[in-house]
Amino acid sequence: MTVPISASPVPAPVSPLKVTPASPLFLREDEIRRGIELLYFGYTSMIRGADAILEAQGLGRAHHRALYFIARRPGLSVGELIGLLGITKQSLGRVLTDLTGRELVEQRVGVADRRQRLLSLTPSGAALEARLFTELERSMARAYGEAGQQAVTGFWAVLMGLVPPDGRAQVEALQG
Amino acid sequence: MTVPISASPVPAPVSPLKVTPASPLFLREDEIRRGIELLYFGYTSMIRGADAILEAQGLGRAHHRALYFIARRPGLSVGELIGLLGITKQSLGRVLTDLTGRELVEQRVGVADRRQRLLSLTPSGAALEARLFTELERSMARAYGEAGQQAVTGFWAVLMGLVPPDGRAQVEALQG
DNA sequence: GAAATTGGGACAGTCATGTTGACTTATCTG
DNA sequence: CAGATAAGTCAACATGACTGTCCCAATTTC
Repeated sequence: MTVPISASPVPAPVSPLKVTPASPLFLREDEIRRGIELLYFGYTSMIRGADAILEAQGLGRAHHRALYFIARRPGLSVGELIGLLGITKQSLGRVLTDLTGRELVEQRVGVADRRQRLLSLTPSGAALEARLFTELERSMARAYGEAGQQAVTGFWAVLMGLVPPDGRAQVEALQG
Repeated sequence: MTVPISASPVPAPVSPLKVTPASPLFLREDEIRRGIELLYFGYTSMIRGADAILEAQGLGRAHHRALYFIARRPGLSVGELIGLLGITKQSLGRVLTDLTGRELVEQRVGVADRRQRLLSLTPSGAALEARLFTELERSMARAYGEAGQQAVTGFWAVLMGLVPPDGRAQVEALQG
C-alpha cells in the first residue's frame, strides 16, 4: 500500500486534517473492541425497552422473540421457528404452551403437510406484539434519525457481515 | 395517497430510476424490522464463536463478559463492573467467585479507598481472554472487511444512537 | 469521636430459559 | 407397508439472572 513518490522529497499525507483516521485495514484492536462494545450495549439498550411491558404480562424475552417472528412471518411452522430462534424443540415448547394458553398465539394444521402446526397471532397477540414493536421502533427510529441514512446502510452491511455466509439467506428470506 | 393532477397532465416522479429508495425519514416499518433482525442475528452470531472455548473451560457467557471488561479496564472496582454489566452484586458475586477460584482473576485492595477491591486478570486469565477475544475479532474483522470503512463508521453511529444519552458517556469512557 | 453511609461478601430461595435424552403420535414418502 | 419426519411430552439438569437479608470494614458526615 505504499504510494511511490519519486520527485518530491517528503511525501505529504493525502488528508492531513484528519486527526484520527480509521485504519484502512480495520484491524486495529481498538476498532474491533469498539465494535464489540457498541454491539453489546446497543443490543441490550434496544431490547431493554420492552421489558416493562413483558413483565406486566408475566412474560419474558423468550416469549417476545417468539411473538416477534410469528408476527413477522404469520403461518410459519414450529420447525421454522425453531430454526430462526436457534433453540431446541423442548425450549420452544414451553414458550409456545404459555402463549397458546393465554390465547396470544393460535395453531392450525398445515395444508400441504398435515403434520405441521402453522403459527399465527390472535388479535390480542397481535395487539401485544404491536405494543412491544413500538418500543423497539422508538429506540431504533431515534438511532436511525440521529445517525442518518448513509449510516444506516453501513449498519446493515456490517451486521450482515457478522452472520456466517450460510445463515444469510435465512435472514434475507425473513425480510423482503 | 391520491395525487391531484390539475395543471400538468402527468407529473413525473423526481427519481424515476431509483427502484427502492430508502425512506428519507427512516420510518418505514420494514427498515426498522430489518435493523432489529440484523442486530439480533449479528449479535448472536458474533458471540456464538466463543462458546466452544468457554464450554471447554466449564465457563459461561457471564464469565466471558466479566473477563472481557476486566481485560479492557484492568484495575476497575467491583462496583464499576456491576455498573457496566447491569447486573446485581449477588449475580456478579458468583461469577467472580468462580473466576478467582480458578485463578483467572485477582483482586487487590484499593489504594485511594481501601474498601474497594480492584480487579485484574492473572496471566492465565489474560491468556484465556486473549483466546476468546481472537474469536470475536475473527468475526468482527471479517464483517468490517466485507462492509468497508465507511460502513463501519455508520455501524458505530447507529449503535451509539441506540444507547440512551445518559449511558453514552460510560461507553465512551470505556474506549479511548 | 460517634453515627451514618458505602463497598463488598455471604447465605438462602426463586425464576426464566436453556440443555439432553427418550418416548409417542400422526403423517408423509419411498 | 416401512421408514423418515413434524410435533408434543415427560423428566432431569445447568446457567444466570433475581430478591431479601445479614454482616463486616472502611469511609464520610455531623
